[in-house]
Amino acid sequence: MATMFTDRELDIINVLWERGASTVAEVRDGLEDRLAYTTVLSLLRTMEEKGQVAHVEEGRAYRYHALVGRGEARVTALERLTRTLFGGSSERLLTHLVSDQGLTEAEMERMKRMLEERLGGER
Amino acid sequence: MATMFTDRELDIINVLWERGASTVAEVRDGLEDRLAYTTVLSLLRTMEEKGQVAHVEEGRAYRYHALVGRGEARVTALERLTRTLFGGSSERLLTHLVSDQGLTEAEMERMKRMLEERLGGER
DNA sequence: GACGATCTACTAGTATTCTAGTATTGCCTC
DNA sequence: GAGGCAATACTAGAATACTAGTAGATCGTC
Repeated sequence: MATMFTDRELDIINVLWERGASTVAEVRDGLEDRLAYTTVLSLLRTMEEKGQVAHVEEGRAYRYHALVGRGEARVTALERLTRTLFGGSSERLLTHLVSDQGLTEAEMERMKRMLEERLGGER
Repeated sequence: MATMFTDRELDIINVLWERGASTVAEVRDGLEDRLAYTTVLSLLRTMEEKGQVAHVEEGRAYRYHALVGRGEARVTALERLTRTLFGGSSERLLTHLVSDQGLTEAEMERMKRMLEERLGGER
């Protein structure tokens, strides 16, 4: 169970997370890039093979839904990124995020408060 | 200029970042997985085509060095992750990191201080 | 019941990734 | 200078990603 997505797969699963269970046509509508109907269908089928999505029949159409949760995917991707580019250090990743990613002051303020809460709560 | 790496390319560029400019044999030694010499050479050659690395002749061997910096790659990867899985919100990524990624209290403490410094410094 | 629209199934082709083998070149040593 | 070692150049093949076309089924409408 890898929970790893290719670029296109990410596009698609994002639509499913965003809009909930969707037919092929609905997924297609939700995508930014203009792909052929059959292309989207093919993608969903291979994703189903991988166990990332599943479908339920609905009339003559299929309604696809995500089997992998957004949170799960986030954790996997973050772990991977941390391991491959930040030497396994979440802290280093965080430092980068704060210093190089142009957070606003308000965002940093909120984050600081979040950390304070978390630190306070575990005492 | 994509600065995007495949899994194996990441393995290799990490060796170059870690050990500095290296010959094929040295890169091979630095890799965890046991790949054939020619495999590593092939990878370096395609990476050179992509402009990710370059080489300098050294006797009869080539010494390869990274053309893409670690910091640059980190920024690219972080931006990408933020965009694709966190709806473009660095803050949300950060929240995830703090709440789900098992940071120690000491790490959170350091982060909080970092934020405080940054907030203080910009006033 | 014929027509058109819509849906899935199957097939297919290009590009990329990943791996490694064979061929060739060049250097060192005896 | 012959032999061997070490390096690169070239070739190759399987797997996957990405895209989309054609075929066939089904449903609603006139």
